[in-house]
Amino acid sequence: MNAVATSDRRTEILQAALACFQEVGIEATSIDMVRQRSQASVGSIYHHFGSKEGIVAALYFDALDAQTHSMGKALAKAKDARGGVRGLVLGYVDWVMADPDRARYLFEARALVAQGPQADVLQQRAQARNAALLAWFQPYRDQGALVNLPCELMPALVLGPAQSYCRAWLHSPEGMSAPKRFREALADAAWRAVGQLSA
Amino acid sequence: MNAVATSDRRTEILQAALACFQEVGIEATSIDMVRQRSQASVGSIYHHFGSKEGIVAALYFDALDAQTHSMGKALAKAKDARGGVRGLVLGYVDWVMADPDRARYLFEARALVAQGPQADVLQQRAQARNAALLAWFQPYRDQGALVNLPCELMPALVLGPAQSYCRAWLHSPEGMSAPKRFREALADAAWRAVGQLSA
Amino acid sequence: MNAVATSDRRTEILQAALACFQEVGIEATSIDMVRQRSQASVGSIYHHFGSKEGIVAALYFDALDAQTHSMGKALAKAKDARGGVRGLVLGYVDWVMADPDRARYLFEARALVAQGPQADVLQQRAQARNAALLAWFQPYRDQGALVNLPCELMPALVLGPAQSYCRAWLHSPEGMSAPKRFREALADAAWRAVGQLSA
Amino acid sequence: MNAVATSDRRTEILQAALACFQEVGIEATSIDMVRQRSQASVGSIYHHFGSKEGIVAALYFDALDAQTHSMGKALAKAKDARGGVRGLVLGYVDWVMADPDRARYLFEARALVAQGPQADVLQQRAQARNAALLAWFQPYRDQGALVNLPCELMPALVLGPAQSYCRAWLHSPEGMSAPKRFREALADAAWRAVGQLSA
DNA sequence: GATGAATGAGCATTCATTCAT
DNA sequence: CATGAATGAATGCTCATTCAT
Repeated sequence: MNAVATSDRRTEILQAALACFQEVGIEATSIDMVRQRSQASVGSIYHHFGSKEGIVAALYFDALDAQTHSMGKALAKAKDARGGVRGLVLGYVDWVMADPDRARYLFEARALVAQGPQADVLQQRAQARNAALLAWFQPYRDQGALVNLPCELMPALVLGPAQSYCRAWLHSPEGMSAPKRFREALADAAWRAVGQLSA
Repeated sequence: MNAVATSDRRTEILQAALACFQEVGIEATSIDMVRQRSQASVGSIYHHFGSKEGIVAALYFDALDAQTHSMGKALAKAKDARGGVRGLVLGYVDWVMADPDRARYLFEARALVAQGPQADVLQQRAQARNAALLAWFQPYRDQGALVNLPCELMPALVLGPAQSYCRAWLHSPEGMSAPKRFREALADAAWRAVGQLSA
Repeated sequence: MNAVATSDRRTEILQAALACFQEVGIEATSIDMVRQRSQASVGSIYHHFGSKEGIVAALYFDALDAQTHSMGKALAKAKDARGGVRGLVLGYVDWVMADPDRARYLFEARALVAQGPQADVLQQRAQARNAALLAWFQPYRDQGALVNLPCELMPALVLGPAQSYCRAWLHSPEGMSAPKRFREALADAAWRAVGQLSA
Repeated sequence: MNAVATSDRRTEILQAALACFQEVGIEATSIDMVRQRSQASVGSIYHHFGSKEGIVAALYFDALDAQTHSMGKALAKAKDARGGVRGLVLGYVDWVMADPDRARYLFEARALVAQGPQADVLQQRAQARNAALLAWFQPYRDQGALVNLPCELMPALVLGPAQSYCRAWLHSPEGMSAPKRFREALADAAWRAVGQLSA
């Protein structure tokens, strides 16, 4: 089928682009490098993505969706506030370990996508994700299961340490332990930071 | 004096470069843009910095020193583990608020400097800073004033949330409260995450 | 009918192409722009015209025929040399006013068609048209109703001023009066330039 | 001197560009062709002209100045209306014969310059030139030495035939006589078209 | 006749860097 | 120390055209 062939070509290009981005960085990757690696023609690349920025954005949203999915699944399993907080952290760390290339890419491409023509889409998704999180926790806030903190601070307190550690590890793994090793410690610390321990 | 004039020219170029970097990004800034803004000649820029990378690195280490200084001062005032943890967070947030342009630049330039010829210098400074921190806290760890956590995790637990929030605010301040407002909350949360509360 | 549908498609493409040519110029118009505007596929365009040059030429000869027809009709009505000279000018001006887009296109496309593979066809038609004109005037030349001028000069003397004014107006109508206003003046001047007034 | 060397390089580039434009046309000339022919580097070309459009415009205004100068000189010598009209035509034809390459270029580049960023400059010069012509003739109009015609029409009536013939000759000289041969005939016809013969 | 994915040569332009003055 | 003309490799992108379905 055409659909399959088309999809293959598109996917090949995206995979080649991701590989180049990891090897030399996004800005240092030229269309020609992607072309050589993907065995596609320049014209074909532009036919599918319109611009280099288009490739960057396509990869970015793919990765973002995967991350959101992983954390969402972990959150869905949780039965209480502590489970939710821990689930988010564990879901995040597990996704980083499962797909470190895309995780690294997410850090590297954010600035570019946020400046490009897809900035609006990005902002909408970020808000939607944030709103979903806050909605999930709202009942527990009302019960007093969480420290009384400004909503704005929650993402930073829960995920900040995990992101901070994972970012460092993704950029220079040598000499650092893999985040997997600290998944429980990070989850516990997140709960100490935002949970009402007496509860 | 000549010395003064020279220093002025160097400073003018650095200021012009920082302004360009903020406006269009580091990679998108060309030497020619810096030249126009600084009123210096291309040759003069190369005389002082040798390359574009040289400008990036000079600005980076300036900013890193300022940040280290701010946090170091706050740490020096602390009398116990709690004071140290809180001091680091407060020193960090206060520096971000005092010089948001350089704080933002520090986030943006790290990857470039870490790949460039100054990578070694950067790594040495990072290790030195880390070692100093751990040394400061060692006595308190021995006393049991801190949760028993891997050393590797400490920076992420203490500063991760503050960095996470500040980074987000620096990149899109509209719609977010300035970190200044949450300096105490971030400091408290950091202590909850790593401090032995019963102590 | 299929024939009708086909003919429509051809015409749609030509209309779309003319519109693009007027808006951005012939060279700056890409096949893709014509495709978008005509709602045809690339393949369909190539099926009908073979190449971009084919579209340019098809439009050109269409317009040239219309122009020739308009001037020929005016000439046919004329009863004497003065009527013929005036008829040519009036016929030309009237056609420009009736179809300014095609008139403008004729000026713009001439160079391209004259260089392309249809160059021969163009030259043959130009010669035929010229010969027809000269043949029409020959009896009056023999009678001495026209100033004794080289044949080569006739087209330039009769139509040069009208073309000159119309060309200027077609390219920047703002600030100029429409040629319609001067049709009589241009016709009279043409007769003064080539007619034997004493006759 | 630097001034001389600079001027030489600029001039070399312009000459190379004109030669390319004549050979393959303006749009078909690539910067690389100009580079090869001028022995300059791409960077040098852009240093001097900023863009391909910049080269086109620089050549255009050079040629326009030369043409204006030639016609202005002929006009200055004239003692009466007839001398003025004839002088313009003769000055025009003589300039075309003296520098046919630039004359041809003027026809070919007009549309491009009129669309580009120099459109304003072009319009101002055209208006200035036109105003100067009309001012020169005003006294003679007042004396009744000219047919009472709208000012707008004068340029087309006086120069239209000469331009029309020259344009045709410049684009396909084979099979046509050089305009030089008809300079008197064109000048006489122009006077018949606009002069008050009884005067 | 119609479709649109694929092709790849070619283009204008940018930009870090050098070096003679 | 300062200047700015010169360099040329590299880049993102366009576009007429082909062809399998």
